Amino acid sequence: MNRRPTIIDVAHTAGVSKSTVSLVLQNSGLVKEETRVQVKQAMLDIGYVYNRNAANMRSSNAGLIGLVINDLRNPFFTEFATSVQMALSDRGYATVLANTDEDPAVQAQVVTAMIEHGVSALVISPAYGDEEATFGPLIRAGIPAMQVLRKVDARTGDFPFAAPDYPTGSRLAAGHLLATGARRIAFIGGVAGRAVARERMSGYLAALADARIEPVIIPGRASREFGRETARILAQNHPDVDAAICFNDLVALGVLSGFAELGRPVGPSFRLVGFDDIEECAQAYPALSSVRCNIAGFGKSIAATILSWLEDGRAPAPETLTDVDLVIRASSA
Amino acid sequence: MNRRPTIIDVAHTAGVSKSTVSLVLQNSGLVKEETRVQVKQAMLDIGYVYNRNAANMRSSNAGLIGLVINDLRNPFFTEFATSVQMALSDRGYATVLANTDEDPAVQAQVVTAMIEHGVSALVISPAYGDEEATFGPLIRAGIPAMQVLRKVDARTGDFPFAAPDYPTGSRLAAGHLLATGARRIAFIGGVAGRAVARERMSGYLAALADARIEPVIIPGRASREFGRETARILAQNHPDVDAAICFNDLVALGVLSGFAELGRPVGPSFRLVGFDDIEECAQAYPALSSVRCNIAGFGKSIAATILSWLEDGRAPAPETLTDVDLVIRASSA
DNA sequence: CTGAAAGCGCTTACAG
DNA sequence: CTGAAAGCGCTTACAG
Repeated sequence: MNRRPTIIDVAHTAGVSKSTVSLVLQNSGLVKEETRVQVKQAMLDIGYVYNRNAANMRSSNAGLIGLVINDLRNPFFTEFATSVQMALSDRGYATVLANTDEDPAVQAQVVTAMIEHGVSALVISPAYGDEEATFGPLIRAGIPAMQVLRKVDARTGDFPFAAPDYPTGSRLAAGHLLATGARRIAFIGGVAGRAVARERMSGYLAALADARIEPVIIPGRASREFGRETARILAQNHPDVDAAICFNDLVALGVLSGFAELGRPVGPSFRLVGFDDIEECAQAYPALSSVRCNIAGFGKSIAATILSWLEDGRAPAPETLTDVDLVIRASSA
Repeated sequence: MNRRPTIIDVAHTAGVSKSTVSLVLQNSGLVKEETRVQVKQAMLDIGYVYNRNAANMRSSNAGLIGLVINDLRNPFFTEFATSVQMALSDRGYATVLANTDEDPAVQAQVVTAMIEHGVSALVISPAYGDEEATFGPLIRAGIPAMQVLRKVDARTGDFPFAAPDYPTGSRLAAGHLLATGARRIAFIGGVAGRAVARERMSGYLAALADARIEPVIIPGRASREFGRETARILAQNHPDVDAAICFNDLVALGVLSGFAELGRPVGPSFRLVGFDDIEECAQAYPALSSVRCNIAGFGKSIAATILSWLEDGRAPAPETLTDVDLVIRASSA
C-alpha cells in the first residue's frame, strides 16, 4: 500500500513537466499528440489515479451530487433514487446518497455533511419539519438545490420544486371509477394535512364534487400494513363503498392483501386504484390499476435538470409538474 | 453566492491565527476554552463551513465510504444499502452509492470514479463477470474493500467476504418442510451455476439427500415475474410437488400471486418458503414463511466492520457467515 | 497555549 | 506546445 502516484511521478516517468501532465488530464488540445500518448502510457505504467479532490481545490465542480431521500426503503423512492444516480453516473458524476427516514434532524445533519464534502448540487425529497435547519445552510452555501416529490420549503425560487402532477392523477383515477359505475369511492391513506396528501387527494375531491358525490376519506400511514387494516375497516364500517383510490401503491397492495385475507374479491365488485405505478403493480393478483408517475423517467429528467443548472447556469422553473396517466388493470376493470 | 469563508476569514474575525482555528476545528485540547468559544462564535457569525476535501489533502481519511450494489431496486439490497448508509452516517461518514444493475462494465466505471473521489473504504455487493476491471484498481489503490452478499473475487484476503449463512438457511427451510410432511419439494429460482444460487440451494440438497428424496430444481431469474410464471408451470408439469423453497422472497411472492391467480391455495396443501425475509413477507396473504437473513442487522455489522478496518486497521476475517433463522408463517404452517 | 511556514496534488495564468 | 510559480483551504511539525 504505497503512496499513490501523483502527476509529478507521471511527469518524471514521461519526461515532461507536471503542467503538461495536467493538460493531458484535461484533454487539452494544446498538447502534442505524441506527448499525450507518452503521458497516458506513463500513467498506466505507474498506476496513476486522478485525485479529484485536489483538482477541486483550484477549479470547482467536484463532480459530486448530493441526493437526500426521506424514505429510501419505499420502492417508489428507491426507483427514483436509482434512476437519478444512474443518470448522473452516465454524465460522469458520482452521487452521495442519504436516507433520512423522515427525520428532519437527520436530514439537517446529512445535508451539512454533504456541503462539507463539497457536493456541487443537491436533490432532496425532504422530510417534513424544521425546513430552516436544512435549507438555511444550503442557501448560505449557495449551491443549486432542488426539492422534488414534496414541497417542504416555500422558497421555490431558491429551491425549485418538481413532482408528478398528482392532482391530475387522482382526477383521472376518480373519473375512471365513476365512469365504470362506482358510486361510493373512498380515498385511503396519506397523513392528513400534509401537502402530498392534499395534492394526491385534490383531483379526487374535485371529481366527486362535480359528480355531487360525498367523499369518504380514510387517512393513515402510507404502508402495506395500513392498507391491510383498512380492508377490514371497509368491510366492517363501510359496506357501501364500492371503489377506492389509494394514496400510493403500497397502501393499495395492502388493501389487496387484506381483501384476499377476507375472501372478498377485488375487481368489478370493488374497484381499486393505486398511485405511482411501481413495478409490482403488474405482478400483483389481481393486477393493480395505478396512476403512473413514470418515476424512472422523472428521475432521469431531474438529473438532467440539476446538471443543466449546475453546468450551464439554467435555473429550473420554480415549479414543474410532470405528466401522469392512468394504467387500468384487472383491479378496476 | 459569495466565496465560501475559509479558516483565514474565521481567524481574522476571531483575531487569532489560522492554526488556532484549525486546532479548534479538530477539537484539540491545546486551545484555551475562551479562545475556542471566540473562534466558534466567529464561525457562526460569518457562516463558515468546513472544507473536508482541503483537509484531506494533508491528512487522510476523507470520511467518505463507497457502496456499490448490483441491484438496488431489489428490496433486499435496498434494505441492506439503507442500513449501511445510516450506520455510517451515525459514525460521521458520508456514503457514495452506486447501483450497477448487474453490469460489470458499469461497476468498473463507478468503482474507478469512487477511487478518484477519494473514498477511504468500499463495500461492494458485486455483479458477476470481469472481476479484474473492478478489483484490480481497488488493489492498486490499496483501499480497504469488502465484498458482501456475493463472493465474486476469490481473493478474500484482499477483499474479505461476508454474507448470511445461506446453506444453513435452506437446510432449515427444507427440514421444516420435511417435518410438516412435504415429500416433493421444489427449489425455485436462482440462476444456475452462480455461487449464490449454489449456496442458497446447498442446504436444501443436503437435507433432501439425507431424506433420500429427489430434488426438483426450477432455475430462473430472481423476480416476482418468474415466480408467477413458475406457479403455472408447477400446476401443469409438477402436480406432485407439495412444497417449495424459493431463491428469494420476490420469487416466492410471485409464486403466491400466481397461485392466487390459478385459484390454488398456499398453505397445508402446498407449503411455500421464501428467502431473506423482507418486510413484505409479513404483509402478504397468506403471510410468507421465510429464511430470515436479518439484513438490516447485517448492514449495520458491515458498517461497523469496515470502519474498524479503516480506523483501527483490524482487517476482517477472509470469510464471515452471519446467523440466519427460519420464520414460519401461514404459507407453510 | 498560539503563530509562521511548508506542504497535500492539483490547475491556472504567465512566460518562453 | 511546454515549463516555473503561485495558489486552492486545510493540517502539521516547529518555534516561541
